[in-house]
Amino acid sequence: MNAISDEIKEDYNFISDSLVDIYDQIMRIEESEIKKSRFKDITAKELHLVHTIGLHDHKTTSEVARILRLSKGTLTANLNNLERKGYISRIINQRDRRIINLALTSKGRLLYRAHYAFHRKLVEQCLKGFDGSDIKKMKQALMNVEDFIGEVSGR
Amino acid sequence: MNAISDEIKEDYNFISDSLVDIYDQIMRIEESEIKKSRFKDITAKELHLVHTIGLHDHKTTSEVARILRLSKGTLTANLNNLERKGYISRIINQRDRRIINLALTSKGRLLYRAHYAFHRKLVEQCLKGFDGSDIKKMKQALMNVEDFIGEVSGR
DNA sequence: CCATATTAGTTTGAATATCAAACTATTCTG
DNA sequence: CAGAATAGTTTGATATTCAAACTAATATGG
Repeated sequence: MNAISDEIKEDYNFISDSLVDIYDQIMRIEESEIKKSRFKDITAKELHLVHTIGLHDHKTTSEVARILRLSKGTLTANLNNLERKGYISRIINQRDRRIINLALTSKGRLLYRAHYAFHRKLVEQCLKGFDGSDIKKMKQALMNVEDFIGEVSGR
Repeated sequence: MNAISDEIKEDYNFISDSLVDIYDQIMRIEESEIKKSRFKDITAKELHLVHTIGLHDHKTTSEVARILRLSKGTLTANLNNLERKGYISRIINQRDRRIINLALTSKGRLLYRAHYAFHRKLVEQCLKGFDGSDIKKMKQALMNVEDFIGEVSGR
């Protein structure tokens, strides 16, 4: 156990401990930022759902439920709220009228873009002063995590 | 708008999009991994609480509630469950008998260590092939995020 | 000292979120 | 075309959360 490996070990612990709490804090900040804007009636969970529908435009209810790992019943309840508040719309698929495709309304798209901009600001702050090769490393780290997730969850 | 800044922009978008979903997946995996072990009666939220109590040994109920941003009532309910399942114990502070200090039981410590090991495995996988200076960069990125969180939430 | 204020944690009651299973409407299939 | 399969909703039960009322213990200051 030499000095270098001890230092790396310590770095690993620092990174591990940091990661645990950061996400919770980000969720909380996202919600509180959004509540300062014109979108005061949106919770962090609803924001997450709006983000997912914006990212995966016109997907079906079942597909979105699978992506978010929510039961269909739970998603129906959430969609009712977001539809009532004017952020999403249900579009009956005319080829197969059992299917409902989900889309953002223009209000929903405004929220989506505001949220996306916040995320971008966070990433920019995070990578402040990093050069191209540093950024490549960050991408690599994220891809490694995705691989790990894929392996553990059996793909 | 030259080629390099376009590429960086794309990298930023990649990183931003990746981050959104990774945490949810990690939470889910943590819960499913823990359910494969001897700790089948633990949810992701309870795991988070055990982690916090393990990290901040013998803190008071109010302090833990503040750390996790839970109301005291909610924390009481969660503590009841974890105490019943044998993961934590409430220790009445003899200097001030209003105060309850929270600690892990030996079963709780086993769970804490298993969970911590999983996190370490994740970080190791994430930083696979990285050298000392790369790891420093990762630490810097995390500290930048923490700064950003601090600024936005007004410290 | 003691009456009052303060503090730590619990209980309570209401609101919300979630799930699985039953159900409805529609489409597919043999 | 009858029955199976599929997409989404409804329903009933359970769990989570919060704020406010409450209990017990300690601090304060007259």
